[in-house]
Amino acid sequence: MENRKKQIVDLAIKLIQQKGYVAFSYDDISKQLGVTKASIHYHFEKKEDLGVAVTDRMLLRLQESLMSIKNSPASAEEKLKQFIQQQAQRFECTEICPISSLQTDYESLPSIVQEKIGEVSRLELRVMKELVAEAQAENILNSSDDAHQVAITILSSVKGALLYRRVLGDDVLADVLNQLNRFLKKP
Amino acid sequence: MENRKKQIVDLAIKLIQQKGYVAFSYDDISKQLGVTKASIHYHFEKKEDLGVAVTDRMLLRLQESLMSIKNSPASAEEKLKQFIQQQAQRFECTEICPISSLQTDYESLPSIVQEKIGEVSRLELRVMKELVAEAQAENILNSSDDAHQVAITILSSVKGALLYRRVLGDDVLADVLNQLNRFLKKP
DNA sequence: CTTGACACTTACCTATTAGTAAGTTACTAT
DNA sequence: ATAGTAACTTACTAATAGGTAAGTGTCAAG
Repeated sequence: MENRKKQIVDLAIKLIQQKGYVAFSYDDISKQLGVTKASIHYHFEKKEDLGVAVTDRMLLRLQESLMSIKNSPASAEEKLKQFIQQQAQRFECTEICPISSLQTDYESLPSIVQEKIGEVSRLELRVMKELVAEAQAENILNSSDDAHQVAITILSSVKGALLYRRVLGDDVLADVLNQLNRFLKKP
Repeated sequence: MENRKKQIVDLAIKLIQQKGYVAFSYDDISKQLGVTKASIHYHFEKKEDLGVAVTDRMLLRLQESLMSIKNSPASAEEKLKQFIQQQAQRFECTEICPISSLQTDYESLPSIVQEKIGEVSRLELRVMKELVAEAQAENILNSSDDAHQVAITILSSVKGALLYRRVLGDDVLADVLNQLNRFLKKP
């Protein structure tokens, strides 16, 4: 059952979004799946192995949404909006971005997972940068801005907004997305 | 020795910035201070108590920097810059904002600490909002923007930048601060 | 000189954590 | 029928976590 492995990884990602890498345990996973802890260890011998599987899955997800957006016939503006929404709006109010969660726990991560989350972050930034550059080419965004700087600012503000939302409530994300739009629209 | 209590709280904040609330332990603190674990428990019986002391200290720090900025003779623009730099630039590259760290660990926090970190976040936002409003009044920032939305966007992007900096390196923060400046300057 | 408080240490307890070894069940290919 | 493999369970270990009780040294006030 290759399905079980996917089940475990998906649940691990959800738990990481809720509690972080350090705080989630094999016990959490086994109880929610209705099996024993040892059975999780059968699929992922060490927590580190599960960590690598988690980051690999995050890489895959990113590549998938990159593909689906590249093949989309929408305008550059729509693509950008779509990607941001895809990253942010699929999470519940108590959840944050799994990338942010692993960045926060960075110092406690096994070094292999540290490297992997670096990869994920760089890919995410590269995708965002491409979308920004495309929007600039279509004259939707100001071309005098540096695409790299705009990209990392968009990512930072959305991820930060998810953190504040957890504590200050649901409007935070809407407010930040709204203001970001205003910033980007200005000539 | 009331000094020892302050020592413990300050170290706890540093550890929270590095590893988060869940991952830091009484053992970490006692070893770094060269005393036993039980001695830390003497000053703060439960981890929850230390957590409350930590958030209280964060509130105090915020209020202090609020005072020092309010009494500053600088322009609204300078004040805003000063406050942002004060929040971000005093941290080392491996550290993130302690508020962000506690927001990330929110679900694992004792409920009293949850409430406290809500207080801290709201105060932080209020301060930022005041600074933005002041800058708008002095026509440094666009008055057609909503002060609240601008404030939460600034905070979110700076906090998010600190997360990415940890993984992507030192430029990230500079890039985001730079781009934020460009966004805010536009007419 | 003694009392009492403060700031500890020693020595423990319990719960939880990641992780392992050995056995069990069920399905599958020969 | 049997051998083998995949997916488990039972039962354990060692380390670490938060937390506690009882005792120790030091110092200052009476």
